[in-house]
Amino acid sequence: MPELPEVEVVRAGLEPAVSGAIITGVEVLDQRALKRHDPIRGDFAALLTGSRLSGAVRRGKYLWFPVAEGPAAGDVLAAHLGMSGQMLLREPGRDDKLTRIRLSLEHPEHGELWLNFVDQRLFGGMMIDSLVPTPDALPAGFGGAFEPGALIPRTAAHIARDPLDPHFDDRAFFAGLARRRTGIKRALLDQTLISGIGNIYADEALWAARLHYDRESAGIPQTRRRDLLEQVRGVLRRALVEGGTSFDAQYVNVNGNSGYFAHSLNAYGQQGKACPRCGGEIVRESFMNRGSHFCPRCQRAR
DNA sequence: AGAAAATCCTGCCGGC
DNA sequence: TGCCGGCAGGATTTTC
Repeated sequence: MPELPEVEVVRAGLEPAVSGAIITGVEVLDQRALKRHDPIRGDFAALLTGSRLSGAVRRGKYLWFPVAEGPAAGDVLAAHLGMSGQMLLREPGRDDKLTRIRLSLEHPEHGELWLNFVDQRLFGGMMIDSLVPTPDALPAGFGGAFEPGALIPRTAAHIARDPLDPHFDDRAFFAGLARRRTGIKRALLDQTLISGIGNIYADEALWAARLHYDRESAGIPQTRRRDLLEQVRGVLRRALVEGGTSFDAQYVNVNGNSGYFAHSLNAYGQQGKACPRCGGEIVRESFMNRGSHFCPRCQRAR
């Protein structure tokens, strides 16, 4: 599933292609991929056609592309990959199965490209959104060469910074954990507390921190909270270096290639295998409508 | 108000 | 060979 490392790989791959490019054509092949777009602001294709994009910005799993010129100038093209979304850069004429939205790009240096938004399960989507000030008045997210400034898409404004953001508030995160009387994994998956973590990296970070997924968040000592955040950052950084996790050929980068972090997983999807740390058997339990993978021997409930 | 459950969505895969 | 039930889990909405 696309989580922070996968979305960052996509953002970095798109950055050189979209920065300075003009959208010359928009084809919405499945309207459901626009489910977050407010039609009152105007037709998606009409707003976007003729627009020049200035960069690619990410916070957590949210992506957006500021519009510098054209009908949507001052607003952004926002995208979320959901469960199975992909953004593929292709030679014009090269279609992909399950393409829901296609953007034709004209870049002053790189020429013409297709950007195919592919999404099997339709949990992801694109929209035109407006910018609002960030609650903390600090830069909105990570944009590579593009400096986003203190403006964030309205629909992403409620999301916390991600743990690789230099402005991430460690203390607010620890305070949030101390306040929550719920399982620690629920807290890690709460994008308003910490963004960018999904099921894979939650399980991996909890394994690394030797914490059971359903241990009460508020009862975890401060030293272990610190360690958990450290493990979260370590897992996300390592996955990013490996190009993300490709599981069941679900996630690919903008060229359609897989990431390699699946080979480095210690807990997620490893049920039945030996825990790499203690040799116990990794088990999978159903929790929050999803699988939780952990080692019952070195991740005790209490 | 905070926590938990319900909801959306469909291609793929294993089993028969 | 072909059908079909089950599976995957992001974020939002609804319920408790």
